[in-house]
Amino acid sequence: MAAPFRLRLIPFGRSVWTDAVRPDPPPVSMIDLLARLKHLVRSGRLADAHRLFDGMPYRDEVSYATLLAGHAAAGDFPGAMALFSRLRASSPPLAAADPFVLSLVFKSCAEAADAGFLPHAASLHAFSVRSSAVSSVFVATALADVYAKGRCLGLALKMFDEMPHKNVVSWTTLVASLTRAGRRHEALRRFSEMRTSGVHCDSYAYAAALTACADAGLLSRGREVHAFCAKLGLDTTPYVANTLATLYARCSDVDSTLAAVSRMGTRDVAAWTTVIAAYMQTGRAKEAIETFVRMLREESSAAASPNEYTYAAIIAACADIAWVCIGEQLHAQDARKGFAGARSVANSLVTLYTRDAGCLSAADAVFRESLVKDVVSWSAIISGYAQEGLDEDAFTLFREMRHHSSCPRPNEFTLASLLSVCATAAALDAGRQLHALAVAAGLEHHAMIRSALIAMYGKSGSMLDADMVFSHRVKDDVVSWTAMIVGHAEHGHSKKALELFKEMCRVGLKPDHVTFIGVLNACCHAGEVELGLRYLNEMNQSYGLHPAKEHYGCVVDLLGRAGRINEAEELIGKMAANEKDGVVWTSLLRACAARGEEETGKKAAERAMEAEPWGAGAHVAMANLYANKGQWHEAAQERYMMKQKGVVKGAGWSSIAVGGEGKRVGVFVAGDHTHPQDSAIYRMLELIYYGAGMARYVPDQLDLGSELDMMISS
DNA sequence: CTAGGGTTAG
Repeated sequence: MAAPFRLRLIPFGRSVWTDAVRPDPPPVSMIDLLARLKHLVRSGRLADAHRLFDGMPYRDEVSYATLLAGHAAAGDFPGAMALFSRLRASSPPLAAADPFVLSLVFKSCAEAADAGFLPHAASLHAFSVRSSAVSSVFVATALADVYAKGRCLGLALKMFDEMPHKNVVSWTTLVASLTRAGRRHEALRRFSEMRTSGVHCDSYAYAAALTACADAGLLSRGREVHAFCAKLGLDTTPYVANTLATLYARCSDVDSTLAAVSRMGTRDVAAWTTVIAAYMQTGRAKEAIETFVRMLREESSAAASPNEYTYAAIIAACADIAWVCIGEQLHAQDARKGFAGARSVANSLVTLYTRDAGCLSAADAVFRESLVKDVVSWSAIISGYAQEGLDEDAFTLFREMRHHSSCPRPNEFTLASLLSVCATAAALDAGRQLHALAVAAGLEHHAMIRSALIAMYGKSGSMLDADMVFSHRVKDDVVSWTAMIVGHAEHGHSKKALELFKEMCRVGLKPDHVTFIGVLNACCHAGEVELGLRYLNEMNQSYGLHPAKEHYGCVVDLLGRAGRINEAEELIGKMAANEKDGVVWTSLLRACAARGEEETGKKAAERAMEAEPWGAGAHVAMANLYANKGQWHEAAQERYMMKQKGVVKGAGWSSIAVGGEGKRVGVFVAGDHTHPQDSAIYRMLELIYYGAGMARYVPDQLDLGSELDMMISS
């Protein structure tokens, strides 16, 4: 490409020879050169473009801008800055404050999405002010976008405020920036302002407004915007159609999603992916996978082959129904197609492998091998360790995340996972620190965080704190209500739990499966047999929820404790065969043991052992039953059978954190004498019992016994 | 020759 100009530099003698063999090509005009440069930039051949650029007889602002567009598209801010410096140093001098040039340099920075470049952008901002280039709406908009994408929304908003004349693009940038920052309602207010200011909206503007609606789940507002763009015929443009589809998908309206997609000529990749996602969001993983298969079948005719987003979605579908083996095949396909390195695919693979406890190391491997990690990557792997109860690993990863060079900000998913770790470990101090982090991140009132905080405080024994969080509730969050009910139930505040349940129903909230676990648990603690039976019935009749084994288990326990053993046995009979697990039979057995019901007890023990041949609970309970009746021989027989089968009675471990800063966690079992200071510890324990006795908190011996039993059998 | 938009993962 650069050849014509090089030829003239060749020494005269050879030039004659060259001319004789190959005549000098006709002189190429600057206009042609620019067209060639533009073509190279458009086709992404940046190195070739640079060669042509260097060979040009002279370079003006237009040629610089053309080449800069290539760096902007590639998100190459350093390259753009290098070119900009060259322009400033050029002789004869060129206008560095050219609005075309500056807006492209800013765009390259916005595309780069690297917060480290922000100071350079700020100094270019100063240059733009000094040279009055900011008065260009192009420069100002590009710069505002840099600030917004660089997490400096305040600065971006200031830029928008100071823009004397906003056009569609600047308005749209404003709306999109607010949406990205999670301020969707403000974004929509600005969208209305744009419309009343008389600016003509285009498809970009509608897409931005629809995204705000989709993110905020504002279905009716979205329908309004839909009507506006349908009137202008813009709902057939691919971007708008896909944004509409996303809106309806987020609102779980699959029919409208399909309708929106059908408005565009042919489904593109994004449309297929949105449809798959819509099925996913409505819990129809099978249909999502069917859609993917259909997409593959139509791939050749429709020219919409799955991309990394599609694979991310479909692997997520496999994760959702724990189809790890199919997901593994998709993993292999991705590796072949070169998608496996894509962050979105890596993230959904991590999620897939965390679905199966045995695959946690695979999840870890995918996580470690992914080059670019974001909040989602970290949250996914943290949640994997959290689900397995590996609290140490989860927190180690969190620490690593916070010290990582990309310093991703923890969001609601990260903090909710860690809070669930604190809940299971009853780690109140760590939970409080996470609470502080949530406040600092402005996530305090997020539904996911609020319910996680309530559960954490509840499980850590601080219902007062749980109540504090709950009092800031939004009225339609079933999960938070449920966490409160479960919390009170677990603390034995049965009355409070049942009152909350009634209030929840009164304000029109629909309880779910988990809510009823809390409710039945509360009935169980309070010995409210009739109420428990009524709620179990109501769950089915009034709320259309099929009781699961957890619910039956609760009521079986309730009936058993009340000595209504026949009814408990009858209730078990109503359960589906595959639901009758060791837990429910053990509940019945425990009731029989307490009442000396040998016959039913034997039956229950047999069933429990069938369900859990590895379990020790049934043997222990039977041994206790015989021992209580003084049938020492039979009791010994049970112990002997246990030994023969090789079942090991799992010890109930307890843990306690000792000391303040850098404290250590100690673990122990009942009757433990392994600690070097055990005699001192037991003496202290006696003092505590004595003190508790003075305060009339002597634990009921019988109750303590059954608690221990439960601990052993669990 | 310039600025803005849709699909995914926890």
